[in-house]
Amino acid sequence: MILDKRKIKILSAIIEDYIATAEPIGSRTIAKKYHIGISPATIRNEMADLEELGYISQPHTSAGRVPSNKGYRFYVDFLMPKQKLSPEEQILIGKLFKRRIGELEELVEEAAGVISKLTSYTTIILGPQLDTCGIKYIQISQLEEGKGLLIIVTDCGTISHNIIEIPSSLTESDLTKITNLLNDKLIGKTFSDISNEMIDTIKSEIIEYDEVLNILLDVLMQSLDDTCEQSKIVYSGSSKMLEYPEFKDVEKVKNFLTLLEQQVLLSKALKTTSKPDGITVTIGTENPLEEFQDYSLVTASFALGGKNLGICGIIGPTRMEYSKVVTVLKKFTDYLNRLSE
Amino acid sequence: MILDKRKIKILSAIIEDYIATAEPIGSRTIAKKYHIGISPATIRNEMADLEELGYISQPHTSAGRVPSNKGYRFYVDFLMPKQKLSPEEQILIGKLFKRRIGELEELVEEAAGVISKLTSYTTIILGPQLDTCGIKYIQISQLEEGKGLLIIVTDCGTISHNIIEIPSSLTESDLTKITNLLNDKLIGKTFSDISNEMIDTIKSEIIEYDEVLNILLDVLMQSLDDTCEQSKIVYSGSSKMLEYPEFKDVEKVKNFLTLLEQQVLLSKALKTTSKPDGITVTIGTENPLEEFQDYSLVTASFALGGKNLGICGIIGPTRMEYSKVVTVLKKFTDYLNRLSE
DNA sequence: TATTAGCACTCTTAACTATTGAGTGCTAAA
DNA sequence: TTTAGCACTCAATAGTTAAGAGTGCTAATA
Repeated sequence: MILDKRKIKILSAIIEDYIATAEPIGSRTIAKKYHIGISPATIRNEMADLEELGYISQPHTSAGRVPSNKGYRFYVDFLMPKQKLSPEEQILIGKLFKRRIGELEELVEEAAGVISKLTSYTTIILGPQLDTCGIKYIQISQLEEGKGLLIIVTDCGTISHNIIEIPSSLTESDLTKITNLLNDKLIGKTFSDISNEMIDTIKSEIIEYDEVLNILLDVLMQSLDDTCEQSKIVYSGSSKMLEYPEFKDVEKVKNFLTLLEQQVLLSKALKTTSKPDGITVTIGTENPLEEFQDYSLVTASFALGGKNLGICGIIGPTRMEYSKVVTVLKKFTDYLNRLSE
Repeated sequence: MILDKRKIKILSAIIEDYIATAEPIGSRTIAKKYHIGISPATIRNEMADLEELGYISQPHTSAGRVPSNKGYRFYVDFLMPKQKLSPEEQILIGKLFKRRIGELEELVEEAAGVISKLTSYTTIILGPQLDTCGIKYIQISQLEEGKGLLIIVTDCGTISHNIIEIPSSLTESDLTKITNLLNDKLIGKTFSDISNEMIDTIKSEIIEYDEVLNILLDVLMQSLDDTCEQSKIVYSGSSKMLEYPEFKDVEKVKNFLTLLEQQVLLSKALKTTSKPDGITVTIGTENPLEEFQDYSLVTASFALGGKNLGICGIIGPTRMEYSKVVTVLKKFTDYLNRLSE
């Protein structure tokens, strides 16, 4: 059954009012506040229909109506009005990009702050999946006897440093040679490209060097593996959630904060709900991960020059200002995309 | 007036019971639970004295007594029993140090997790103040046209990387020369040692190079300044606080979380309350920073080979398990110190 | 036939009251 | 100096009531 115009108007009113006030909304209020030109009694009839169809529900008999997840979904898909950001808000986002293009990490951290500020929800940003990043620059330098520094810069803008053990018999020039060789062989490759065979090839090419190089290469491989696994999660505005009346209960707050502390889970949630480009909205029980079914999650994958740089997620109550959140995220990714032109 | 033995016994009982239960404790309970061999009536008299002296107070007329900040202070200074860590706990701390000595940052992050787990309070670790760190290694490499990578390794174990702009007229060998020159001049110096004059000296020594070098050096200086300011704050277990009954009120939780989000404030708190070596306990209003006066803060400065590596702080309600916290922190710094031998 | 006014009914919330019980301080006796 | 006894205070709990918001149904109306 398709909703007729009047039902849509009523549903829309219920959802927007509930998003704004967090209070169940009754027929009288709708009639008064949203001048649809029909009486509360008629609205009641329509609401009964909407409830039967699963778009809204009643917390208890004598309360007003509250949107269901299905209702929010309909709203997000069809009803949600486009919003405009205020000039100040635009500037705030713009500022993120108006500085020397440095490291991705800095941008991500600042971005999380700004987005959380603009939306008033908690923002989680998952850094790039390193295994899909190409290696742009690789270097080993000697720090001190037996200790070296391995630097890897990727085309995703990440820089990683690892301290590695270096057999002390190696000379500076050995290291330079290895560095050059690694650059030759590995630049342009992604982390996941780097297989054991590839390392074996490198090993065979430096057969002239002695056994210690093997050791070094093994250490390197290990280090690459380690690096690959750390895809950083940054979050900002964890206390934002407490502003909302649905979190007046400490138990709920605890659940939420505990959730935020589980990086693996967050990362999984962002990965499973996002899609490679564009913005997704996952409402309550739509989320396959049980832990998130009390929340809504809006994600945006952001990319630069086709490279996936990470995922930005905004988490809030299902009664979320979807319109606002989507607008902010869209603006943000737009800026990023424009950057790559 | 000095407290006599009996008063001390009673005060001790009140504090320990309150730390354990968070409930005001009455004369009857003390008599029953802590067998001091005197009747509740006598205890009441003593408690009236203790209250007059400011060591305890009553939430309301018909409630038991609760320790005051002065009471906690007395406890921490004179009464607190030494605790022993269980073998499991010892192992957990030990593990932190039983791996290849890598970067400080990793250690710090893991340490925060472990300490917060052992104490059940929120742990905040402030990384080393970079301006007091000596530069151990410095390097500029070309990443791509116009873009270079500045790496600085300090003797505190921190590694920082900054992307800097490099005048495109510079060749690889120019960079090598500069890197060598910088290493010559700057290694062993601390960040705060590096003055403008020093840079000028360097500049004069490379007068043979052209103007672009000046630009590069200026960029470098800027970058050094930037690096110097970021002393990282890591915290772990922010939801731990919610376990305590004093935080059953959402408003309190909000205050606490907001506090944790203010890095500058945290950093200030740790710096002002800690002392260069050893452990400090700052109870409630003893803290000069108003924002912290509802909490207690236990800090430990940790150092390696005389170098200050940072400050570890544990924040919790004034009703804190001081004994446990101090023991854990002591063990932790002990391990670090042993490491430097 | 669709809409609306009217009304009885439901259920939450807030306010008020009474009761309970923990704990105290004081007094007088041991 | 210590203790038993007792009146008193005050928070917390439970029970009761009243108010109010909102509904669904029925019957009247356009």
